[in-house]
Amino acid sequence: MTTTPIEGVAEASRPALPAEDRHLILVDGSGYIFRAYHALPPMTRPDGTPVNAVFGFAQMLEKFLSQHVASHIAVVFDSARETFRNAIYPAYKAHRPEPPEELVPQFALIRDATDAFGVCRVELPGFEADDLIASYAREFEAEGGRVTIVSSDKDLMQLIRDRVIMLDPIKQKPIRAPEVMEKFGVAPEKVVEVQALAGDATDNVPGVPGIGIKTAAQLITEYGDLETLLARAGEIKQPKRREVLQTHAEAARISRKLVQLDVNAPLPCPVEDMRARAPEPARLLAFLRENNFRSLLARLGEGDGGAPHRPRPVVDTAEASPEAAPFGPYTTITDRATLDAWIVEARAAGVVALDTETTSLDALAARLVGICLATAPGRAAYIPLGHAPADMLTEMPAQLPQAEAVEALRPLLADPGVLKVLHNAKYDVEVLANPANGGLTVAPLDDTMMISYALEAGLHGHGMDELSQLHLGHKPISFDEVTGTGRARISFAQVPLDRATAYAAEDADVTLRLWHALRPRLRAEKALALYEQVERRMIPVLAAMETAGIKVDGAELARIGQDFAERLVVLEAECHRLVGRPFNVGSPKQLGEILFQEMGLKGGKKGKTGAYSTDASVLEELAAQGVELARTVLDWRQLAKLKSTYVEGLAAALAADGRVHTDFSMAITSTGRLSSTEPNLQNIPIRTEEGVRIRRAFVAEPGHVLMSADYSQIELRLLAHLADVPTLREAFANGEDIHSRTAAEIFHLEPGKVDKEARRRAKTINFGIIYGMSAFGLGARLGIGPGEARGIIDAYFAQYPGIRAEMERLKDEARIHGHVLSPFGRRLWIADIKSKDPVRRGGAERQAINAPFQGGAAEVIKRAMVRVPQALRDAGLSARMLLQVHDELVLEVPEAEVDATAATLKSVMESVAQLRVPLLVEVGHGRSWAEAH
DNA sequence: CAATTCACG
DNA sequence: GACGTACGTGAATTGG
Repeated sequence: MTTTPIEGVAEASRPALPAEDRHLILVDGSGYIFRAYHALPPMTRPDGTPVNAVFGFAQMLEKFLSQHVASHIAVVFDSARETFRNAIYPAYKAHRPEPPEELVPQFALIRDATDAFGVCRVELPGFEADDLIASYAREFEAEGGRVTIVSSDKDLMQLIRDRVIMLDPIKQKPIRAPEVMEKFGVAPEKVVEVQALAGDATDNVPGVPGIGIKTAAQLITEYGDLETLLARAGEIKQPKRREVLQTHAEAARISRKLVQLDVNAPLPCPVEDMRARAPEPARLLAFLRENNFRSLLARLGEGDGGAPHRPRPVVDTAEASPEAAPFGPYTTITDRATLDAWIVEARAAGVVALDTETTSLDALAARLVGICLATAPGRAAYIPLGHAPADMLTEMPAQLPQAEAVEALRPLLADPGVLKVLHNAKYDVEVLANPANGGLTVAPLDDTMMISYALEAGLHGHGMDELSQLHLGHKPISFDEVTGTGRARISFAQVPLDRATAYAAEDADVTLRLWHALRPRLRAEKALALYEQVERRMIPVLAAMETAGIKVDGAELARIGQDFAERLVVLEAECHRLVGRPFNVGSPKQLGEILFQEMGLKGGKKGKTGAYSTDASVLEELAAQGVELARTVLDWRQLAKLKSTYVEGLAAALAADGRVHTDFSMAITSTGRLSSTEPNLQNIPIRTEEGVRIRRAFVAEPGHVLMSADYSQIELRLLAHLADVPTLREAFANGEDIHSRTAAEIFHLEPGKVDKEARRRAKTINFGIIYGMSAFGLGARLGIGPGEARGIIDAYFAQYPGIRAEMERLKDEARIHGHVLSPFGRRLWIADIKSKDPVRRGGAERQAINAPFQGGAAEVIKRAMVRVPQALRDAGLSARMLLQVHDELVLEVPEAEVDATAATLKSVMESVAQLRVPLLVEVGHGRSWAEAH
């Protein structure tokens, strides 16, 4: 980009753009209209006017404008049925039906919509939209600009050239010469020759009978064009083909005239009237209100104020050929004037990729070292802010004072009209929000990591390097390359500015390119609502939770550790005494050899490595047989695990504020769940008395309590909902014990006669179902043979045929599509479902069965999480959400607000989804997390 | 660095 | 008839 439009300068007086920055987008309006009309159910305004096509058109136009930037844009419409083509060939498009009655009154409103969005509208009686598009495209191209035609009409493919491309509005896929070659078998310049021969039934273009695209392409490739072919038709060897060409030569010539677009149509409005401009807000809002388009009103600024955004279409130097822009060289910004120029440029672009460089991967500990901006593919700059000399011999690198740069950037990062694009935005949001780093707010934002995750969870990872290689075919410079590894690793602050710029600016550049590649797919692949309403809104919610952290009583932890250490010494000595010599109790290898070789116990090998398995199920079995060593090792292992992972791990993770701050990973799991690391606060013990002691060390601040709200049986409720099982629905509706109900039904017991064992078996099978278990697996869990387990499973499916059908349906869905859908429409990709290896395939089938339940539950709690903070604020409550553990939320609540907070939580959490069964949330509270349950 | 084990939902 | 054998995570430890 060589010229930067200047903020505040009136449109008409803007300086002319250099030719290479001129980019015209021509939208085929008729295509949009018919698609909108047929895609949407009937809608009417309060006055009865049908508006479904108007709404669809406005929605598509808004979406398109928010995703694409160009210097010029126009929507082109057809304005008459009769054109010059009917004079040549009266049957042309003659059998096209009249537009539906409900659509006719909508044409005028659609024109209004175009005007309201501030987009130039082009139409001319007697000319089809295609001819106007052709004429404008040629004109603009001749002046040196680039053109993108938004249409899926194959008749327009003849226009494609180096600087003229098409964009499929549904798939958001660029169509260039290779795609034309694929469709017509010839280059764009020869498309009309092929169409002349092959004809087109939908438009009544006759062509030559018996010749289709394949044959036509072959003939044109050989003879060059239609006239040459007709002149030399006598040379054709196949008698039938020769004859048909000679007989229908005139039909072919007429066909060519029909398909050839007119590039000399009059241009009803000057190209400069097509300059992209922001809509007049008053006019746009008036239009949307008049037609009662509430969802668009909400999105465009009258709604929740969440992240409504519409970048101003201006200039994108590389849109027509994004892969052409090189990755660097990039700019290093070390003076105020350059920084200001980039900020103006980012404002003008309306979309800017952003990346921070810091001293640490731990967002809350990280200090800012630099910030990068990318305003267009290939155009990015690095602002060093916290670099230090690498050693005493190096000079301090020249850089802007951090405070000054931060203040210059603050308005841009908060500008509601500039979309900030980040990769893993939660990290940067936390770093920038840290008062030590300037306390910056970033909004509105998009996150390419979460866009990728919303589209392709389970298919691959979502790190920037991996996505760059996958979607851009480019391997970015790695962090390790820049900082070194191991002991030689240096802080990013010590990296010389040229190397830092090459690395950091590239990341911002890659982020922006990924956004261009992925963002349009959200809508096309029906993941937009998931992303905008759930995943994106989770970013600030989780950032706040991580920043809050949870208080842990370090002194109590130390006491537990002391106790465990003493008991471990005793247990270890006991193990050694039982064996008769010292050994490493923590070594499964040594233990296996002692148990199965020295002591000669039966237990066999397991696993590929040939090692003996000594896991808890094996040791429990031995302990039940009276092997004292097995019991002692089990006790030792439990304490050793708790001591090292939790007592010591948590103590090491305690921050200066006396709290532990986890890092929630948003894009790791294949099902849509979160995960938690450094430390993992989603697997804090609870199942044993020793574990509960650990959980007691998680406490509230004085004057507060910890509150836990968890979804009861959420996955089984989803099962009852998805498989639509009448009796299970009834049981949930009545608040019955679901496992007892299942036991009564599959074992044919009177409701009052369900004993503990029957209930236990029913509970095991209920969970097993959700995991796609086998008879073998159930038998192992229940301690019965596979035969007996088979019988129970058969009884289960006999009682609930809908569940068996649902399991089969899920496997089929995975096999056919490679993914299954969660109850809320998330695509969950299942790798290996087509594997030849029956073991892998079996595993994939179980994933396909489990994923919708686990994923559905994850979706339910995420929906609650994005609503809870606002609901608390609305209720005047000051509780903070601290943790999420898959079906549980943990909050820190002022003692005086306990009852009101519990009520608000329960109400929000139970109402986020309307299933065929009610959702039930159980809320508890206490001084510690243990007591909150 | 892979394998094993075990903490949670 | 054999194949293995319940879904999803993260951390610590051993031992090559």
